[in-house]
Amino acid sequence: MIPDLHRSVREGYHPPVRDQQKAPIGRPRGFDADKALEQAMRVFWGQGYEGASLTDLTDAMGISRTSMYAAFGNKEDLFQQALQRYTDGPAAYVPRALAEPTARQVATAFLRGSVQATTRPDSPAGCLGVQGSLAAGEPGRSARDTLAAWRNSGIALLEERFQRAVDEGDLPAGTDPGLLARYLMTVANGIAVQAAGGAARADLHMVADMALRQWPPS
Amino acid sequence: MIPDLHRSVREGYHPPVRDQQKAPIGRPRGFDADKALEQAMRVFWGQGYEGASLTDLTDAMGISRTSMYAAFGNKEDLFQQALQRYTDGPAAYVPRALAEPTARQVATAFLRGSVQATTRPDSPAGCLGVQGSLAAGEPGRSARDTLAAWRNSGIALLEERFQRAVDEGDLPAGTDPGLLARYLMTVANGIAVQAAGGAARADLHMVADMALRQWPPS
DNA sequence: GCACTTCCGCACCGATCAGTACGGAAATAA
DNA sequence: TTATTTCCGTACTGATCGGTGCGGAAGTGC
Repeated sequence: MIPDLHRSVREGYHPPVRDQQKAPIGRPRGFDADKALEQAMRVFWGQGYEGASLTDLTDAMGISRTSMYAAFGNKEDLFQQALQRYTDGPAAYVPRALAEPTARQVATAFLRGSVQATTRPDSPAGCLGVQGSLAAGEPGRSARDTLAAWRNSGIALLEERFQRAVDEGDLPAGTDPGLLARYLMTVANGIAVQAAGGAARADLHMVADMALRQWPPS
Repeated sequence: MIPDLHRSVREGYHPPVRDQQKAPIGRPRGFDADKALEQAMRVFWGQGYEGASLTDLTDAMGISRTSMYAAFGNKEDLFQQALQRYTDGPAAYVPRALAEPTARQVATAFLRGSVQATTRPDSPAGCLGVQGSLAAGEPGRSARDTLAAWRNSGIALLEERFQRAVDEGDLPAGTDPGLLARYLMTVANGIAVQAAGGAARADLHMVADMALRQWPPS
């Protein structure tokens, strides 16, 4: 099954409840799992699921293979957790955009956020949700399907938001919220591909502005 | 060096000159290199450069590893040739779109063509030029860079075409042909991502129409 | 027929893949 | 201290990676 990675967007973020006693038993973990996961996320982001070897990952995480398996499961589990971290971190512009007051502002914040997130000079270019695994051989199918579901989940969030805008009269009656949502996600995905190819942030901002120019009137 | 894969678009297509004598010397090749390359292209298209193993490729091509190396060089060379075939085949809608009489028709044909090409039921979903290699580990860097250059070359072709449209008065003076070109390629790339994730052809056509709705007036 | 050239299936190469067995070290609770 | 529990570095597994050496078979021009 594919976990619901955008759950936190709908229900609010609740960090996992730690055990009451600070030291459970035995030797405590010798590394910061959060920092390690952050590094793993960046490797998957820059090299994709299939292009990231366990050696690449554990080297970046600063831990041994054994520690990685003990802490995160296996490569596939690690990828899922890295994607969750990506959702709550670099992709947090999505829930922020959804919280904007009008549909037009939602769309603008969504596309501007996607340009910013895919062209940060201190992070890999592009979007983990796109380039993490778009086409893959047999061993990468699961990651590919997870990302497709992740993108569809983003479309669903946008659609719900635009449906609300229609209901509130913020968007003209008869507007198709699903089409608006898919349109925005398509442009954002294209921006991610362009960013992965090295397109400049300023150029992509102009593209995003152009994509918003025909937004339905408020 | 990255070969100029869109050369044939500018100079017209000239098939390579075969030797005059039909049978050069020795035993002739026992398979159809064109058919084999077609199959290799489809494997790269569906699984990406890194996701396509030599075994996957040669199985689909119906030849042995040795024959593949003798006929095409190595995996990287095979990928380049597969991309060239993709350019001349499934991506031939690009030069066809460029030949349309007006800029608006060029844009329409380009996006419609990209939807058709990425959602053909008898071919892998998506675009080889996008999902062939977006993010990759060290061994796939060359393929990734080749595809980025391929996409940029497409943008350049569109830009030249729109510059001509501006010069001819088909587009308003002051229009930025580079921005129009990058905008269209961005939308097409997004369509490719959506198609790779299983989006329906009809939905993507609506997205393409929406992206064209704010095209500058003729 | 001959001599020659090329094709291509089989078996193999070292390197790397994801994943694991093991055991000493370290930190806890008693 | 002692017993217990967990951590994690080393070394290894079988499988697969891209790429090759070899040699018999098959087709060519003469």
